[in-house]
Amino acid sequence: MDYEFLSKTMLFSGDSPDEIKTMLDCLGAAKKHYAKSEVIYHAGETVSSIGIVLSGSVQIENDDLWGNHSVLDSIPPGFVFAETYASLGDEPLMVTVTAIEDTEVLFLNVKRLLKTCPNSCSHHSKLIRRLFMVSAQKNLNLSRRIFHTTPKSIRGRLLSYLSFQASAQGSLDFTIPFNRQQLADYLNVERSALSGELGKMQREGLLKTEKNHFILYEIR
Amino acid sequence: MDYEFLSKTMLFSGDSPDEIKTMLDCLGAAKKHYAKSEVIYHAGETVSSIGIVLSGSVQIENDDLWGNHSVLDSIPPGFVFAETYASLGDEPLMVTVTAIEDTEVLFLNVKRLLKTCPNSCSHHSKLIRRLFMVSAQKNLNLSRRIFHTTPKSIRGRLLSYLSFQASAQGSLDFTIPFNRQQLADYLNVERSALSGELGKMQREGLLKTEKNHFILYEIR
DNA sequence: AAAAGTATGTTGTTATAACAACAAATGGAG
DNA sequence: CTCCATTTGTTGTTATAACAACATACTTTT
Repeated sequence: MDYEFLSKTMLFSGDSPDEIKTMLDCLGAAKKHYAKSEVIYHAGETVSSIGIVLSGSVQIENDDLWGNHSVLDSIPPGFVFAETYASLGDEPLMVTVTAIEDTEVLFLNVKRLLKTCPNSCSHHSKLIRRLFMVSAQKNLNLSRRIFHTTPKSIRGRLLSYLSFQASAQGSLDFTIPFNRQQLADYLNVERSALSGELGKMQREGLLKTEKNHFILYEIR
Repeated sequence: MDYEFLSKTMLFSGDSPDEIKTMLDCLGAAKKHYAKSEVIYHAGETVSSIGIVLSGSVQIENDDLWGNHSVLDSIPPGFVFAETYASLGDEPLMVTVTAIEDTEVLFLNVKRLLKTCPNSCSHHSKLIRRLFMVSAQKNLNLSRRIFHTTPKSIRGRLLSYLSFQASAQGSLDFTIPFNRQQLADYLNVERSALSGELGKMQREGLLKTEKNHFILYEIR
């Protein structure tokens, strides 16, 4: 088992192989392999295990009634998915989880962590605390996305997102973790319209951008 | 102190006055009163305490660069706010928290709950577990909102939201917790445009609505 | 019961983004 | 280096939602 790797993840950060082994046993850990494009969790089902991506990566997707396909999130190695649904237990998934390449996932049955377990091993509360921090962080990310998609115009969304990035990275000169298509998806607008607006803003001298690198000139 | 009331909240559900007293002491609980329209937390500041609304109620708001005012959430008595920011600790608030009427808030310093406290009282892990459930539930609510605002058309958003409500309430005949303005805000569209679309959908025989009561006739 | 306030629906106009289709640039792979 | 695939930018057209302004309920107050 990859104790080395796990000790560097959010959930087992800094723990010894022995500790991790104990916790994994306690959580009924099971490793599973998925081929590219294979579905890990289907929308509509209920789940009781969280997943940790060991290798490869995984996408959280939604296909709506009209066949539109949209990507809500992408989970790299070391990160956790489905923790909300697994913890609440009875909520059907609104999304589908798919391996976007050959992927190994470690499943942890989180149920017994959340029941008031009388003989709760000393690691229980540590794990819950970390799981909570993961949840809080995801919360913040969701709030931010709502925030940046609240303005009605593309320009408004761009300014909201870009000025946040500038502030978060402490400089008006920064790079973003998205290409144009991904940024458009994140801001919930059309890619070509986004390109157009960025071009216009450059002509107006508000900013300069090339690929995922931005320089802001004016913020009000 | 309102042990009676607190024992009915998510965070202290079913706990005895004695237990609650212990926990409140441990969390440095402090009650504070706010007048109508008074600001509780300002956007930009960092906070270390979560709030529980004891009476009255509180709104999570955002005022953007252009003076648009929008309400992101409304917290009734017994419910918790700012748990994400207080737990992460160093994140500046993106929102402002305001009392919308005369309101009493109980603040709990959540920091010591999250540090690996050596002599952690037996209640610690219970509290964290509940706080985690609160967080998971908020997560789900945020995800749902993103979900319902992802379709580009007003009709798409309405169908997404309404069919979810129908499914959640187990009937095509249901009521929603919003008036028109609030629904428009939630779906991030104009109120009058929303009204218009609802009218059109009724004429097309897709649904019937009066105030916050809906009957769906067709779902595909 | 009148008055004032709030919520909802209606219409026409205007702004804006989606869409489609293509051109140009970029980046790997052989 | 050339070829193919991907990404990005451009343009014109069309659909759609925002906006403004008003009419019609429906509530609440006095």
